[in-house]
Amino acid sequence: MKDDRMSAEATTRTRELAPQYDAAAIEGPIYREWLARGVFTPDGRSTAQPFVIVIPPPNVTAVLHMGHGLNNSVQDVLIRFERMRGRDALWVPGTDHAGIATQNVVEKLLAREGKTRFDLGREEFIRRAEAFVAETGTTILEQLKAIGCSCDWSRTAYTLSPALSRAVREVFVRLFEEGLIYRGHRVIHWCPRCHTSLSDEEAEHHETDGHLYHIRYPLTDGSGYVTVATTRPETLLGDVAVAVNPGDEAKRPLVGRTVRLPLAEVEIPVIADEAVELGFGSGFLKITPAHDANDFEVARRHGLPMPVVMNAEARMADESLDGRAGGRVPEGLFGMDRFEAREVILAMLRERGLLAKVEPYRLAIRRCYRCDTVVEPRLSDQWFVRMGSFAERALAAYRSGEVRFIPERRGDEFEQWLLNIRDWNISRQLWWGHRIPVWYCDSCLTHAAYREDPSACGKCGGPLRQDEDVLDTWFSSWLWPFSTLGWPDDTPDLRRYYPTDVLVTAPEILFFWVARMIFAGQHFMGRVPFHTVYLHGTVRDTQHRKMSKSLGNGIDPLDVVRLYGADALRFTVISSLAVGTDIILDPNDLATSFASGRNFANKLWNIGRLVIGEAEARGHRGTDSPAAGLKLEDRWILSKLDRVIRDTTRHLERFRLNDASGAPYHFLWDDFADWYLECIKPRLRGEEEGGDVALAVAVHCFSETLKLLHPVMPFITEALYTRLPGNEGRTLTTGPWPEPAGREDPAAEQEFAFFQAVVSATRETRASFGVKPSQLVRISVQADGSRFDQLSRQQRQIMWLARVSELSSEVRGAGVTVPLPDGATLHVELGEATDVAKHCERLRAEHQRLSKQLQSLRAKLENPGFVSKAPEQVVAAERAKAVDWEAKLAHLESLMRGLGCG
RNA sequence: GGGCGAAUAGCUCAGCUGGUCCAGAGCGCCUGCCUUACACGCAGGAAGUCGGGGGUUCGAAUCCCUCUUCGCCCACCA
Repeated sequence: MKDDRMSAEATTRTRELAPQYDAAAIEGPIYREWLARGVFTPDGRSTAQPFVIVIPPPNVTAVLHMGHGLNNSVQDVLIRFERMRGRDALWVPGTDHAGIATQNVVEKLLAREGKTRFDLGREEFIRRAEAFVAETGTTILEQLKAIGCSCDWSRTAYTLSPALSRAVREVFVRLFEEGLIYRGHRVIHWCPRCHTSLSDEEAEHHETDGHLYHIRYPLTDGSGYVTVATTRPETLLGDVAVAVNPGDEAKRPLVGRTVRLPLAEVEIPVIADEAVELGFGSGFLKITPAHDANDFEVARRHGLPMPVVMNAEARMADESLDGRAGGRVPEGLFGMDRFEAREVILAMLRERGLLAKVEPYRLAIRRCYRCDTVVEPRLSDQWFVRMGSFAERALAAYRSGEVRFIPERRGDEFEQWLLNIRDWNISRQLWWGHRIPVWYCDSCLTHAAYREDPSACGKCGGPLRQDEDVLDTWFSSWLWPFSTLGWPDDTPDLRRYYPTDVLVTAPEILFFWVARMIFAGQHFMGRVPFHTVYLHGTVRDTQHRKMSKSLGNGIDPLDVVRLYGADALRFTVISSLAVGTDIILDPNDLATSFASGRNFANKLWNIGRLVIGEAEARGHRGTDSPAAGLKLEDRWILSKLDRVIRDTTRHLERFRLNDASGAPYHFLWDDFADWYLECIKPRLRGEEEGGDVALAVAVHCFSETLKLLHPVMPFITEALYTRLPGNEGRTLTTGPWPEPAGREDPAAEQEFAFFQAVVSATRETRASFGVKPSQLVRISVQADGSRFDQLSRQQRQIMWLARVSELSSEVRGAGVTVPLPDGATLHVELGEATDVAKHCERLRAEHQRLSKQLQSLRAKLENPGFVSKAPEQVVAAERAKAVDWEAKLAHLESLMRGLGCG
């Protein structure tokens, strides 16, 4: 219907461009075009400085969520910006085999068939997992394409690929040879559900309500008992001593005596050790070396045995590793789950009168980061990486500024972690992953790490067997910045693109991954892998809960893409991404959550319809700015354009992404669309000279702004840019990035501001007196001669923008007069029926506000402290302001007197 | 337990080195408008003692202290 009213020439084109932006129809073809042109793949011949980002590889089993959406949008903004600036931009994509996560998924699938991995056996299980990955492993990468990610897909990497596996193996062998990898016998975090040990980082702390149980251990000589306090009574069966602090005078006499361990009925000594905190609990600490890392250290100091009383499933068992302390677990408890056993044990103790007291207690337990099961500290043999030297070098790099964090405070967390680092448990009792390249010889009882699978023992020629375990997933991820570029070979990619530039990720994996990449980069490449770590916030729901599958409060980015387009999604998250803050979205109201992006995309589209339609109608081609024949509004918008180019560039360079998207947004909407395009309509219609110049300026500004927005909204900007006449077949992806062209024009901005004030004051007056838009009014402006002359050159614009039939310099009919800046006034003819009382009310309010402000300003200027201590410029500016306000106030007063307002 | 951050309009948040951004944006709300790019829009408007208290300063949302409330990271006191 609307189209019917359009002029003939505009109609031809705007019929093609629908009034509502249809992202779904636009995005797919554009992405395919980019791929076809190969714009994301560096050609290898560029002489430009490289700019490189490696993707935080999503798990192969992962499905895109808003966290990925945010993370990858940020990376894409940065890489597109630098690509447009002419850097040799490379974004390396890929996936992580995700040991535990993937194994869990495949095991779940097997469970549906009623099978366990043990039913299949190792080889068959791995075959199944590989088949699963082959089938679904590229899903998430395809999804990244839907949100516009400009990765170089020809370099897609995978942590378990042959190439990257070779890097992993090389690293293991080197560290092994350097003595930085060792076999350790100690208490580690064990996940009874995943059946594997975990690193410290993988066992997450969670505060929980629990109990502190006070249990009596009878003295062997029958002279009484000692009371220990524990949160985990089920581990009592593994106790080998009771310890007191050596400085505890009251309890010291007991040291050297023995107590009978309840239920297990073995005799254990009372010892003295510093590990016991004075004043905590009962002062007696039970020592359970196999199920508590502290107790392990105590036992080692005292040469005590270390019986294990829980098996891999955390069921009560007796697996004494040293064979000295068998038969501790009573028959009835054997095979029982640890938490069930806890209750049974408590009941037994109670029955025997050995449970002295139970009090509520808040404790931090650790849970498996993959399955949330409470981890069991458990004595075992694992492979560890010695972290000391790594941490030292990383700390030096951080302190020297070789690597920096955004936001800065994350650097403090990094430093703290480095200072308290402990060795890294890298072996996992899983099947899915890089198998540890260590072979044991049972003949000569030696073991060694091999780069190639060995056939016989290097020392004695005897048969070998390989270590059963696989490596921690992060043991491959930490090599990502160079393993993806071909290391350990000396490849052209590696020479050209290492080190990378920026790493963009969520703060959660700062230690898991970022810190360790720095370690590996320094150790194997001699340089930190990136100079900047940009840590963005977390996506949360309106209750500020992290979006997660289990809470069901997630948003599927593809839903958003389908509904509003990838650009709307990207703009929404980027524009609310202030440094260091989280993003809050409402999963139950996508329309509201993504309104700003959707609305802006639509606005862009419609600006495009206007500009493109006019350009076509006039046969205008090209995007250059005209040099001659500029009117005030042209000079003004070009001045603003220069500023927005400068600001956007600076914001992007400083990672202020919300500002980087906000600057062109406000320029385009508030300045360009609301003022400039409206201003030039009389010229475009031929009511005034200069239509072609105006259009050329409009096309130029629009085209430049599309470039500024391209990193954030790649699809719609590309779509509109290539539709500008003369741009067919071009692409924004490779730039050039706009540069300021010396067009800042303070005089034009000042003059235009006066013009805006006239228009606004007229509109305001009309609105407050209820004048219908269809009714034109006559206005007059009282200002000094040159000012009025300037203004009258904008006569057509004022008539159009403020619905005015005539602009003059003298008051001719009844109406109201309102103040303008710089002592000028505006008179709007409203006829005899003007509601004077209402107008007085407005003026009075204005008068009151202004006089209050002036009062405090005068006080300030009369303050000797201010005048003497404030910078001269500030004082002068305040003085000028006072003069201006006084004039305005006097003016208001005369207006009020004239109306008889009183 | 240690370290850190945040509290600004109904909601979600900007406000970079203390004074022309002592008050901003988006959404929501109120009043007019389908003005031949856009109702996912246009014009106009209401709305906040910048968490409480104290201090530094000529001057603080902006710096310091303290209290309150949230949040994050780290943690071998059972």
